Amino acid sequence: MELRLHNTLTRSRDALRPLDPLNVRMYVCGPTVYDHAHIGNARPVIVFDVLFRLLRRLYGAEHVKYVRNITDVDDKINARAADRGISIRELTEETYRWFREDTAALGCLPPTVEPRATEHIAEMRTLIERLVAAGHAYVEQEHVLFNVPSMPDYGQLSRRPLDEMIAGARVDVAPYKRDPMDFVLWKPSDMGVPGWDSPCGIKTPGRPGWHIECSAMSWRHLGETFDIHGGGIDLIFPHHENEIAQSRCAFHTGVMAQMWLHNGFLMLEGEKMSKSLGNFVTIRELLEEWPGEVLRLTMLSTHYRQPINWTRQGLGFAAKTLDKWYRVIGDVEAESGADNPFEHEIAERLSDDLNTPSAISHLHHLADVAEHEEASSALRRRFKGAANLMGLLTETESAWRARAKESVALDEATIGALIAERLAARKSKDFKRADQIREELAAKGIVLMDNKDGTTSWEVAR
RNA sequence: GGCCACGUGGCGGAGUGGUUACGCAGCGGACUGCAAAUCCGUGUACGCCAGUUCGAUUCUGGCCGUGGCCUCCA
Repeated sequence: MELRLHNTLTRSRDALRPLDPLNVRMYVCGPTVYDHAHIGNARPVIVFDVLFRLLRRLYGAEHVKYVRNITDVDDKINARAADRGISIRELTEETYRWFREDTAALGCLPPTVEPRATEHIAEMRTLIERLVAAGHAYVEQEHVLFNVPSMPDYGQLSRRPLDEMIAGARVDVAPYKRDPMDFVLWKPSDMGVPGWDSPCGIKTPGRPGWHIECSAMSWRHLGETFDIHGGGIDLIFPHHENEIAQSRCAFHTGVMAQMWLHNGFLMLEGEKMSKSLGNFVTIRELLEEWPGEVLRLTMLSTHYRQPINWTRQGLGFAAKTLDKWYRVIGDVEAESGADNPFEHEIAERLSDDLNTPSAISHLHHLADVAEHEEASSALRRRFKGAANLMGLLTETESAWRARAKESVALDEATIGALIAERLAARKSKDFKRADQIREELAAKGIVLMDNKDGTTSWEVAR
């Protein structure tokens, strides 16, 4: 099976040819830890988790290395810590903990490595000194800057020719820049701001610029070149462009990563998500109302490169779908592995540039197939295994139902008593009272189901 | 201003040079005391205008519309 992915570098759907199939390497830009992650942050986390799972299936779990960094040095962090009157370390630790909990709830596997920027300052200094030595960077007023014109083919990823960018530049050019396009690799730290020993003989302590951390961490954990680099579409310029400049010029390589993947933006109820307009929602807030799996299925219902419109309606669709699928699988164990033909069929759809909507469509079909096979649980086990490849249907129906029932306002005993009363009413043909109880519970989001064997069970309405 | 995406049926959302995507909702039916769930059946589509073609929703050009990047941002 060939994995084809849309490569931003070539603007075409390219087959993945790992540099080393025994060590397939992927780097994804992770969060800056200063606040709760919002649902837009969840998109790359979920999308690249699906890719990670697919790569593990194609190349073997032990042959895939997935690195997602934690940025714990940044001016936003400094400002937030000061606002809250806590230390930077407290803020980043707390935020990182939240992030881990959120991503786990979304059903994402932990990456192979989650490196922190502050633990890679030495690598950053090494890179910076190499760039200066090679004539790609210079020291000015205690800053170290990357000299963009020193790299003739700068701009390949974003396809912005240099002269156009200079013409379009409308930012005030800092006096220490030789060229308007030059960007900061290292800058001095004032008192009260975290600082480390500076490179290049600069006496004042300093801190890294925005882009150098990813070059440093990908180098340390994946090498000078690797297979896949991912992130949000907004990172193409300048972040990824500058990462490429740093890494390629430091190592004298033709590429940094072979494949560059970018997920599209997220809108909220048709509006641009904007903190200043107040329309943004954190993962944590959504998790109070919906199981993480509902968020995950909702996110995967739209192809990763398309803009996604995040709506309550979409969440409702996903919840309803999962209700159905869990009913189909019951409490069976998943069948996973190369021998499961259903899983293979899903893998094929995912191999076509992570076509998750098509894969989900096929899961609907597989659910129908599995449901009709009353005699054997084998197909249900295969269906579950296929869904598991996307990180879906990872628990049992019992666990899923129990989770949904947690959110109900009434306690089990009260519901049970009302069900018993209704059964008695039905027995004595008092259908008026029976319907009254049904409506009473329905008003509280509870749906009653009269089973064939004479019992009555209940579920949470969607 | 420069660069780049996208525009599919009531809604969500894939895909394709000629053949049913799929899901939800709707409608009809079966089942049910009534329901829920399930099952069977069923309608609606490719922004606009040209061009290429035997044939375009799918390719090309133009137009209109929406959104993104160019400054921190997934």
